[in-house]
Amino acid sequence: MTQVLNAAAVLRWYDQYGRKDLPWQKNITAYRVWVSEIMLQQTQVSTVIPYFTRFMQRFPTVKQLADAPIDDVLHLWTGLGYYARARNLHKAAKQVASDYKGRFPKTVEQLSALPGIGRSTAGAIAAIAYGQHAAILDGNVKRVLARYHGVEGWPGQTQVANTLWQHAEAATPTERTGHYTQAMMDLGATLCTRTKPACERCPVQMGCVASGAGRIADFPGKKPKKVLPEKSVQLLMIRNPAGELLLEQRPASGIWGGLWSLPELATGESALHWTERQLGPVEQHHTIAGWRHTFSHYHLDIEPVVLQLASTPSVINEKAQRWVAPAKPGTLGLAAPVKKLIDLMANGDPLF
DNA sequence: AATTCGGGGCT
DNA sequence: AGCCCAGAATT
Repeated sequence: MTQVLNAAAVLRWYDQYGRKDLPWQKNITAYRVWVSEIMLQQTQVSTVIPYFTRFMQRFPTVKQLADAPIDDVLHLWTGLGYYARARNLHKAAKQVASDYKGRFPKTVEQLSALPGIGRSTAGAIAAIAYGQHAAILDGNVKRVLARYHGVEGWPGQTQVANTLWQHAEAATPTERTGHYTQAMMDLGATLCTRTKPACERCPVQMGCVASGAGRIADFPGKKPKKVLPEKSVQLLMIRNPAGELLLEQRPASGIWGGLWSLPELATGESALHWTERQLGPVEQHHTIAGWRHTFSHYHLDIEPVVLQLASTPSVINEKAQRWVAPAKPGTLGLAAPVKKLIDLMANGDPLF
């Protein structure tokens, strides 16, 4: 480590140009910092803001979050993705309520022990909420440090990440650590951007290896690209005579974990035969135009099928299934494509 | 050490 | 269409 990034210069830049009015930067508490950091994992600021605002209105304190049904939490998470974050958030809130009397733990070690809080998020909470000397390494800091120090390689590789962590810890000041932490994230988000960074406005351009070498675009190293597998599925929109739609709760682990979804059927199987076998006679059915939904690790071709039952089945598994009115599905967590289909149906879309 | 978790914004 | 984002948990 030949040179250490100048934290004082970063702080001066932050004082003059940094954002200080984001929702979670006001009325700073460990709870608010925590919720914001979880929502901001792999998610951009502009996407998070409305979710954070709604979440804080519904769950102003960690205790109210701990006491809420998980479906309420997932409902407010609908569309945000990575739903394990919401389940871990709820689980951690219960632990804080029971193990710490509703007061957030103070050490990085205790924070890291809570579900959903890793090394970087624990550092962010400790630094921003408590002013402790703790480092973070999120996507922004990775990009700034990889460029500044000319760290080759993709940060997803353990060895590259370890090098970046060393730089992060070496650069973190003991004074104003919270401001420094927010400053580095802001620097990466607004100035040291992935494409077309504004190096001429950067407070640490002088020492930046990538800038000096004219190799900004080479850092951080890119993730090796893989061809995403393609999968396909039928989503069954099964209506009873009352116009209600059958939803099923997905298992807690795996894709869309814990969310309510439409019954699924493998492509190629007969939706009509399957539904009549499970639920009774179908009056009419038709397929509607589907689309491709892409996850981080595969493509999913969605084929919606609408089926109208002649009568409401006498029994369903009420723990894992329920009938909902499309116009008011209630406080449930729904995957984005499922919410889209339900909304279309509720709005009387001509496809139905 | 690599894979699994979403969805949207930007180019 | 491709890339990646205020990462952590699991395998």
